[in-house]
Amino acid sequence: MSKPAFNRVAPDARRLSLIEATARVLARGGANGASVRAIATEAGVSPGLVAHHFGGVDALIAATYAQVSEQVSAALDAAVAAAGDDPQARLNTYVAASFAPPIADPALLATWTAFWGLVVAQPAIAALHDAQYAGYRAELEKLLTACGLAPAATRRAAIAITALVDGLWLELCLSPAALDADEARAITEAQIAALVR
Amino acid sequence: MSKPAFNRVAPDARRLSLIEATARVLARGGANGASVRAIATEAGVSPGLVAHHFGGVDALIAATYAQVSEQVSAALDAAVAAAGDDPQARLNTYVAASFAPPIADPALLATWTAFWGLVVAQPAIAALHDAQYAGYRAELEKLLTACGLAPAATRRAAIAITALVDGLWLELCLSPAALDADEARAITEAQIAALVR
DNA sequence: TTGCTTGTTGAACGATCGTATAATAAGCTT
DNA sequence: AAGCTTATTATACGATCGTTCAACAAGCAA
Repeated sequence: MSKPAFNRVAPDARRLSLIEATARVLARGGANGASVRAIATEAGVSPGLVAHHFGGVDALIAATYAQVSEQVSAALDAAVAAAGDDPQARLNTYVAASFAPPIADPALLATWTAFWGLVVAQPAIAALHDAQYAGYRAELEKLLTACGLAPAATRRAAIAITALVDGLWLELCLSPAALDADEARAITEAQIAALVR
Repeated sequence: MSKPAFNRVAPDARRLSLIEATARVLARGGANGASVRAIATEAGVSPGLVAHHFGGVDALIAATYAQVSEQVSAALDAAVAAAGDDPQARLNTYVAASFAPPIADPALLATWTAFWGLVVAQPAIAALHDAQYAGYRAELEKLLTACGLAPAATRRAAIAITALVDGLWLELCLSPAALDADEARAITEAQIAALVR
């Protein structure tokens, strides 16, 4: 009988497992608690695997950032795809998705603030943020253009909407008692209506 | 001759010195680099002083949060006080001050993200945030009311402006290349004009 | 079955973490 | 000038940090 001493898994699958464990640990205890041992325990593996698959904990955290960013983008895209054809409805759906699960999640906030805290010291994390932000704004500009917004105004409108959504999302997660998703949605829809009228 | 082995300083002054050192260390290396020894070295004192004056590093960081929050509020209030009597000019000045020094400072962002990262794990920090946010919004509601905004609309307008300013400020500090203060100011002024028209 | 590749473990390393504590001395009171 | 309070230092402690590495074994190829 003698069950195996460990599970041998394909590198990609193991990397994903470690990334998901990192996200959970970050969400639970913030950046301070995200040690190699805590992550490894969460993933059910030995600490040495982090160095083996990622070279170091910094690279693992960066990879987690990239993966979480991708999931957020995917969730937003899926919401838009299910929104039908009306351009303004698509735009509203896009921003409203930021205030609903899985995006408006305290766990996601914890992950995100951990990343922001690393931007200061780690240029690689800063570069990831810039790329993610640019992609988000590009998607928003496409939706705005589809609404008939003048090309000269799209950039500024996209920045304004992004900032408003980020600010509301942040407050929604930081102190849920002061703001709920319905109100956040109503505020952004009023703003959008004023911009693309 | 024999110069003194150390400077004996009044407790309040020493506490302030340690708080300021903490802010500098947080700004320089983020929350990860803000160790007791790093702070003590920055302040030019022995590590033991942190425990003596604050009981622990967590309390020191919380005190730094409180002090930085107070400085931000003071800077905003000073800007408004110098803005004259026109209600809408006062409102515009209030939000515009968020995009100029000393508030739109990468160092301040680093300090702030460090605090956000601690909100997850430390309820005391979360309570500080709630209080600071409530105070900020209350001030904004006063300025909005002075502009003649209907009482029923002030709450929502204050939330919208706060979120917009926070989002712009965040992006302004995180990736200055993608946004400058003038554009942030123009965006908020357009938003305010639409709200209090 | 045998051999090989390599994912995985667990221990060990030095560095650094936060905190506690005894000894010291600075500055005020008397 | 003597004494007292206490701010301050320097050191030490145990815990935990990220990383390294030799040994092991799981799963595939032959």
